[in-house]
Amino acid sequence: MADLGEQTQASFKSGGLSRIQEKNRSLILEAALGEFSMKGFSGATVERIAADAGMSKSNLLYYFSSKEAIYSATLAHILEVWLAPLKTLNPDGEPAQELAAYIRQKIEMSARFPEASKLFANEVMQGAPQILPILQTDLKRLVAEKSQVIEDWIAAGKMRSVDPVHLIFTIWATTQHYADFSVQIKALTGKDLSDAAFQAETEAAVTSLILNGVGLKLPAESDQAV
Amino acid sequence: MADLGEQTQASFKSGGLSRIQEKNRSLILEAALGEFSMKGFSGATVERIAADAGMSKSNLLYYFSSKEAIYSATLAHILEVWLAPLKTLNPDGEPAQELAAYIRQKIEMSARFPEASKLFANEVMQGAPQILPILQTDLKRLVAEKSQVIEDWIAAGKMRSVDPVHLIFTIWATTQHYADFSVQIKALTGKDLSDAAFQAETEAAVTSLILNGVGLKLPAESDQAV
DNA sequence: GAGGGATTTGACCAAATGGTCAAGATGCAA
DNA sequence: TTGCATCTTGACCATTTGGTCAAATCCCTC
Repeated sequence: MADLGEQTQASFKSGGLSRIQEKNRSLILEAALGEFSMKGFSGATVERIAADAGMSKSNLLYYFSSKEAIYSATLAHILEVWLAPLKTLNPDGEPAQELAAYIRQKIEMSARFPEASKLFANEVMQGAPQILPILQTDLKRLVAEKSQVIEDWIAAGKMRSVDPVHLIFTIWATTQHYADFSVQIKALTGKDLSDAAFQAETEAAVTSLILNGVGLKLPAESDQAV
Repeated sequence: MADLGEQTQASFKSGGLSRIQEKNRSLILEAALGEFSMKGFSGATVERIAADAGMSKSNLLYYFSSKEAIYSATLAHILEVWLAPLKTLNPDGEPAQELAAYIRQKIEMSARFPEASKLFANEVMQGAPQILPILQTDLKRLVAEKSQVIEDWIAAGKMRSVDPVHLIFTIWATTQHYADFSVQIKALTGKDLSDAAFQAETEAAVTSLILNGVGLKLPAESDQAV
């Protein structure tokens, strides 16, 4: 029993979402990202998120039981995407290539998803009330793993001896800075990462600075096309 | 008329503040910095700021006419301190010395005034509603001036050719990261800048990375004592 | 096209919060 | 001590806002 007909039209027992649910949850999360990243958790209002998503506040609360639930879902939604690039650091690759690729990806993320960067920054600055457990477990494990990769490169004489954790922090800081402080950057330079030329210039500057910083030569342009 | 007796005991016409005013405004600004940096503008409440300052909400509003007025005053109060280190970059000094000193000062600021860093970051991330004009004028002028200093060093063959503005951004990003993301850093390393040893380690790592990044040798330890 | 669950919404509520105000307490000059 | 300006506060108000609920509408299955 309870094997057919139980998912009559929409709400499946486990994870399955109706067409309408799929669409609305997606609209909500998108609107929520915009609001939360712009105003912070407290500054955002459920009403405005609902309006941005094109529905009533009541209806939004039909999909997410509370403001905090929307916030958590938004955060969870971006988190894996946000931390993904680090996972691609390949122990078997050449340090210069790998680090350059990582920096490129992080700047690409800052350019394409600046709201995600701001939301993440906001969350951490407020003490990471939602994601602290993830930072302490998953992210810590990932950083430890990739630090070891860098240590191995150093031990193999492939790059200068630097503290891998501080190197990772430096890459995070510099790349995310261009998203989080985009207003300041625009005030000072007249441009930001939404300008393709500025993005390229930024990538070149940051990559050059960091690779030289760890005693590596920049990989030739053509290498990337191979 | 209106020339004597008008500043009977406390409120002087221009800037002069009574002993009580001096103390209370200072208490308020300190409490406000803590609240605003922790919760952001919207998340902070006047009531809690007042409580932290040891007075009633009504009394706080006797000193500052609105929540926004407190916020503006707090921001103005930290801004000059926050941007001061860059002004010390000396055109006549040696690049390695000067940049190392600048990085050291910025990390020292992050260690001593993490709330100020977070408040500033928060303000800028929300679009710099209060300080955008300052960024566009004063800060822009300062950055242009110091960029020229760096350009001159490059032209004199004293350091590798790098984009001065991106170099400044990189220094800001890395140093402030340790204050703004202290919770994440603590989650990953178990320490943060409040630990003197970690501060020293951070300063060494960042300085080494950036100076190498721009083709400079680290200044010898002893040089700083001269 | 009828039945019933899924979806949507407006009306409403309670709590939080920024700000006002009048009255009282305090401190300083004479 | 007295008079007056400064300082302090509790009571109060209006608005915002997160969340509830019952009623109405929509959409799918049979």
